[in-house]
Amino acid sequence: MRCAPNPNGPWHIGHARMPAVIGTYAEEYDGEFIVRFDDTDPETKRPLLWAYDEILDEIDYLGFEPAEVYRASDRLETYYDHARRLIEKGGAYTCSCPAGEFSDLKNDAEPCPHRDKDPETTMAEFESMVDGEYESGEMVLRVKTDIEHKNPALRDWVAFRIIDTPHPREAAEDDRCWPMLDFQSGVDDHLTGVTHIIRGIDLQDSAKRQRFVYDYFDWEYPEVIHWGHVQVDEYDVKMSTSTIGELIEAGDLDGWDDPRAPTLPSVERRGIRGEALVEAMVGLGTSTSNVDLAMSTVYANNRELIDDEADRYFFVREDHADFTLAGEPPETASPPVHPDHEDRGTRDIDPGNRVRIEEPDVPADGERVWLKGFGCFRRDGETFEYAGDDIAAVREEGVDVIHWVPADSATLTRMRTMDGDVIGYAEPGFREADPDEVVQFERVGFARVDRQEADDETVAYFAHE
RNA sequence: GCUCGCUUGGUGUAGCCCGGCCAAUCAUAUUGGCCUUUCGAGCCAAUGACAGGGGUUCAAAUCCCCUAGCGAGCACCA
Repeated sequence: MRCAPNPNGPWHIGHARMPAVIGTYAEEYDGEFIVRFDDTDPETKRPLLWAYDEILDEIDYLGFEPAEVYRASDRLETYYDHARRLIEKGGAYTCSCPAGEFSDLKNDAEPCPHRDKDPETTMAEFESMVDGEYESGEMVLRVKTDIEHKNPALRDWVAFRIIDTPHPREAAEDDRCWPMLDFQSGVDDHLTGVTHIIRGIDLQDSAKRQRFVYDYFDWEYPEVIHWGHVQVDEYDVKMSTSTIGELIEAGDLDGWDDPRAPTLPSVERRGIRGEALVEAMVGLGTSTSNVDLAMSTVYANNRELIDDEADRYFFVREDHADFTLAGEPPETASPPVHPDHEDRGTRDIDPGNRVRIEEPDVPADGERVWLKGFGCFRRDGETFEYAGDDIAAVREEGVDVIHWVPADSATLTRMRTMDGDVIGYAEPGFREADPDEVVQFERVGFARVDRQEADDETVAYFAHE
């Protein structure tokens, strides 16, 4: 099976579906995962040089290793050869009709005057196309199908056209005669041994078109299924490479991996495992109707993958209140690193003499609250009076357990989320957390440590609750 | 307009090809309970769907027809 991306930008979440499904199926049925860059339009779908490797990185992030990687722009000679063979069989003709005129004829099921050209003339004109002797739009090579076919989309479609804009890849920058997707992809699928094709409903007619070529060559067409579009909920930004690119250009997004962008680099940066995405994508199946991917499904998958290893930390978000400690609380608090793994020990926090908690957690005056891993406190105005360490207060008397940080030694932390940045304070030990580590801020959610800034700020990317 | 296709709970999915075992599977979600020094994890329970209408049949989510809604193609884009 193959994944045939156009390398015109990094991938959005929807792009993960193809590698996820064919990768999973290839593993399951001992098949092969091929990547083929269908980069045959240097103009309107202009490839970006850096996107080739970017896409391969994203496939790697998803957990797959392609058996082969092809670039259509390396294979022009192959396409030309097949075009020549097709011409010899009388299956194609060069046509110099202006596009609009041909379209009118086609819609009336009328052949154009070039259709009955002899193969020799076509061959000569095609060689001129390859040699760059025509300008863009002057000449195309059409596959001779059935000009009266009831579906106008299938009538004598274009196989090769001239594009004056040089291809961005150096290896192909001198080429001007480019195959259309249906020709290139059809030839490649057969030549590279693809047995099963999955593609979008927008390419519903491709198989029907390509079958004409397959019939000329007496090839057997692969199994093909079409699936609908995927939409992803929870994002404000439209899942489209060009839209995201424009927002980045306009400065509304920081880059392709901005947490607000529905892209693969973004979810990766948030600490979401490729595997979580793959499972969710495979779960969508391959139906022809459009589907909505609920991010909650991805999050549920991810939570299962990371919960066990994510160390716990306290993180107090921006609306906060400070309380001076009174009474005689313990000198250090020792909440566990992970509640389900005692062997990982505790993190020892020196509370100092003031603690900071989130505004919604502030108890009414005179009421108690349990600072997790520390002890029970009764609020008296602006102070917290130590009220012992008898857990019965929580278990039997309904005192709330909340997270907190020492007000004086907490470390400034910026948490980047899908809804914008959240500034807050993490417990001091978070300053030592290693970039790329996935942690859980207790009662807040999971996040990936992104970097430790020199100005004492730690940056984390929020994953999900 | 012409051509092709789709429609199972909030979301996704199984079942549809080969009608009965489907008062419809599983996951996610939501809600409630238990447990827990997290609103995480775990456990339990509840909620909730065959687009509508005809027909065939002893029997239809499954077959046929119609209607509605949605989508795609009709490019010298992929």
